[in-house]
Amino acid sequence: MEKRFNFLKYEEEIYKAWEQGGYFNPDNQKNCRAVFSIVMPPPNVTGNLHAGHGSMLAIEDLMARWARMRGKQTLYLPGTDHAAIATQTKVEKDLLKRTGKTRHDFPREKFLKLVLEFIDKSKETIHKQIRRMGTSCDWSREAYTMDETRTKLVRMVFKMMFDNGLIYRGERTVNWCPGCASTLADDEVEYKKEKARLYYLNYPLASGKGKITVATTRPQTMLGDTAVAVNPKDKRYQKLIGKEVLLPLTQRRIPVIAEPYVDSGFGTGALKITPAHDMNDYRIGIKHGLEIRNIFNKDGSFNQKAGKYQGLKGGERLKRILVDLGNQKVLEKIEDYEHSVSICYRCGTALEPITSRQWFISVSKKTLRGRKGKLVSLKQRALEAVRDREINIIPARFNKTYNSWMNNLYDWCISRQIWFGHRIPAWYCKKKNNGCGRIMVEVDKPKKCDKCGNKRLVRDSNTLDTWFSSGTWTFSALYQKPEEVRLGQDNVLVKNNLQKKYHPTTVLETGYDILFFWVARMILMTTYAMKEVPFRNIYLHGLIRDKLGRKMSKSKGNGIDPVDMIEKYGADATRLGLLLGNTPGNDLRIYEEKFSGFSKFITKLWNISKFIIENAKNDSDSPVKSQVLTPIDYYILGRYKKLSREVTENLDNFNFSLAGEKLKDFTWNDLADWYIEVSKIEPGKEKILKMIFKGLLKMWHPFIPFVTEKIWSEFQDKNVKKSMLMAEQWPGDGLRGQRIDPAAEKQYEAVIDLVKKIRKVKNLYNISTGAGIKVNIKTQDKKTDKLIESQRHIIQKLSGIEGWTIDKNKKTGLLSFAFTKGVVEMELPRGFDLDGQKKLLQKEIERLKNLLRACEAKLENRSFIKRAPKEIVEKERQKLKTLEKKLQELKP
RNA sequence: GGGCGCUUAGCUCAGUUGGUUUAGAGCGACUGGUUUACACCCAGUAGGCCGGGGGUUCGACUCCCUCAGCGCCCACCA
Repeated sequence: MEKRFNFLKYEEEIYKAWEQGGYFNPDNQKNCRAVFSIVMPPPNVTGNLHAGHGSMLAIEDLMARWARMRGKQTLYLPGTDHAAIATQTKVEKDLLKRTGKTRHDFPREKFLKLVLEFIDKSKETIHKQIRRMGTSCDWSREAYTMDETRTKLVRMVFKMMFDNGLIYRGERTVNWCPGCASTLADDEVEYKKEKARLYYLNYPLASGKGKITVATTRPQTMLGDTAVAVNPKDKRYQKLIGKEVLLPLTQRRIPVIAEPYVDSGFGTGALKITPAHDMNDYRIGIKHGLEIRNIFNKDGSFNQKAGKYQGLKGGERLKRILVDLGNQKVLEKIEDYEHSVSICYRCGTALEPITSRQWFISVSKKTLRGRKGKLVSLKQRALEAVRDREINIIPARFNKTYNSWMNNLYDWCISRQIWFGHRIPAWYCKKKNNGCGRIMVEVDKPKKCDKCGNKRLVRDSNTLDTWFSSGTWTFSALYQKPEEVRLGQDNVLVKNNLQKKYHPTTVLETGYDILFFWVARMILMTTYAMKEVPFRNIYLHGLIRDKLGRKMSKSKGNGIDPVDMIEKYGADATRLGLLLGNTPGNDLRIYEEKFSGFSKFITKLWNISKFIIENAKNDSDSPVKSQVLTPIDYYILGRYKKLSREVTENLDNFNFSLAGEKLKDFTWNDLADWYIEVSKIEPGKEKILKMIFKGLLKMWHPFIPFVTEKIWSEFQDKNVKKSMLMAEQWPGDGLRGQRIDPAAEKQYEAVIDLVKKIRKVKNLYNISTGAGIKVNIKTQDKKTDKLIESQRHIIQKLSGIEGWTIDKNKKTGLLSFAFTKGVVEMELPRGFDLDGQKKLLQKEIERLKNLLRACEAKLENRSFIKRAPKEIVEKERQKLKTLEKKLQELKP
């Protein structure tokens, strides 16, 4: 075997062997009793895998490999997302950089072709990166959110919802991003604190006497005002409610209305209402039946409703209006003010709420059968799913987050004005060509209007929010070809064989940051279209941060590229760096030292295997026989049994990190540092070593598939046909029904402790191994004497002493110290520092005394004796005895 | 304003339902070591009133309350 695991040489080769061997395809798994399925959250086709993807893939692949080894037929389905806005923005940016042109310099179809070219290239990169992580997904079933099958499905679901009245078209005030030139959903809006000015404007009463002063940060919107609102409880304004004011600059009459939403304590307590250009004003406007007066064009400039200001935009417009307002003595005062501005979560541009005609999904219209048979809305059904634990969220605290978001959900605006994406499958019968204006929603383009027969049909130019299609992902990804996408009875999509077996999926693994964007949407869409939940479990991972806890970002340059780490330290070390210390729902800090640290462990594992293979070459895999077992064999077998139980339990409970920690601890400490060291002294351990190590390889495999697979192949008999580790069964405790006395394991701990204590003292006084030191040991019972005597060679060798006596009455030296089952007295080496020893002894005595005192206090406490369980009290009594004995013996 | 999380060794974190913990690991620091896998190693040392206070309990790092600091999400007062 090579000196170290040469991951650069083998990783690709091993991955190919898995893939070509068909191990990723569940159809090749025979005789399975259970099923496990996970659909990969599709990375955007836009670019490179980042550390977040890396951790996602590591966790998912761990689950998939583990499930397979436990005999579950496992589907891990990969895919990519067309990511409408993100992709289009990226292509537009590149285009501008390369040619100086914008998308509007091209016909729509030509531009889309450029997007597709970009995607083809980008997809390849992502495929490669996913493979390099060792991801064991079934490539034969890869899906893409915008391929033919998914396109048909998206249209089908759209039509279902439209026919049900869940999708409707409406004139609404929505968030408009001038940067993306598109609408955004409410939760795609972010807020940023910004310094601004608060302008106080006087609106004269129409009656001619008096005025109302309103405060605003955007005086330019005043031309769209259709009311002034005051709080009905505000005494200052009560008598003005129902009267009218004259809107300055235009002299339009607008009413003064009563609205409890208005905060009397803010500004002047009077709020100008601009329903067309403010989300809250819009709600108030609808409530009071106010005119929605849109004064902006799509590019942000004023339209004809702004009268003489038409066409103006930006700072110049603001200046003109302020000057005019000033001249008419409308502008009362200006204050500095800090408030939050709504910005686009993708491009950061300040949003302009505008009113326009958009498509929406109603989340509160009742069209679905709930769990109790009643008609419920999408929102109610989605709440039910989590409340009734059809879906289990890990960690559980996100239940609360999910509920509060779902409870506050408004109708979802799904139309976008960008070009790239699923185009809305709605056709209009063109009025200008003698049509009737009917809207038809169909999967395929209708030949003619189904009402008037007109053949001039025009398709809606809008595209769908990217979350609409990804909201169908768990089931849409399972369709294999367009023909399978069919509407069945009762408004449910017909399941294909794959879905019958694997849907709902076992677990959805994703970041908590897209709980709303994506996870919640999937629940809405799936409970509607499939009438079942999309998944049984949601495992939410945290965000990946840098060493200082900052988010990783390109602009900060603090990102760690997982592929870089793979190239430097190997995919296995990279996976460990992303898996260990990573707990559900909590952010993970990563930095290069972490990965280099784990690469050391990979080397350690490699070396252990080298040792075992060299020593156990000719040993068969026959079962371990109890009659030849020595005390340390019992010890290691007991520990191994416990380990296999704990690892399985922890993996079952999604505690991946803890399972890995335990494995690492056992591998390095119990196995390498103790058992292997002892095996060099006490021969005949080949069978056990091999048995345990093979089990360990299996348990390690889901964490670090490459190196374990390689080592596994080294164990294979060259003459026998090779089997792959990834297809092995998950190991049991390796004992084949044989009993291991737990007391034996416990007892052996005394031996380990004795060795450790002797080493410690020797180290402390700089006593070298060759010094020929002898000790006398005084123990508390004959059993221990016997055990220690039987381990003579091992103890001597490991602790580096020449020999010992076991004699209760012997008084040899001043250098005495305790171990768990007794006291050791060490011969004095020449030139020994007596004072130092006394101090050490004193320290030990103090420590034991403190423990003793605490122990005594506990036992003197009557309620403790009365109320604590018997075993605990008994344990405490034993502890006291041991401590007393030890103290006695230590006293000079 | 509403909600959630974090605070344990110099740093990064474990500690799963309160008692096998006499609080652990890795990194870093320090001491010593080439003993037929491994110097990407081995043996060992130092370092912590488990953020402060109160409570429940026989018993609290663990449960409850409260305060403080940090972070996140949602709402957004114009």
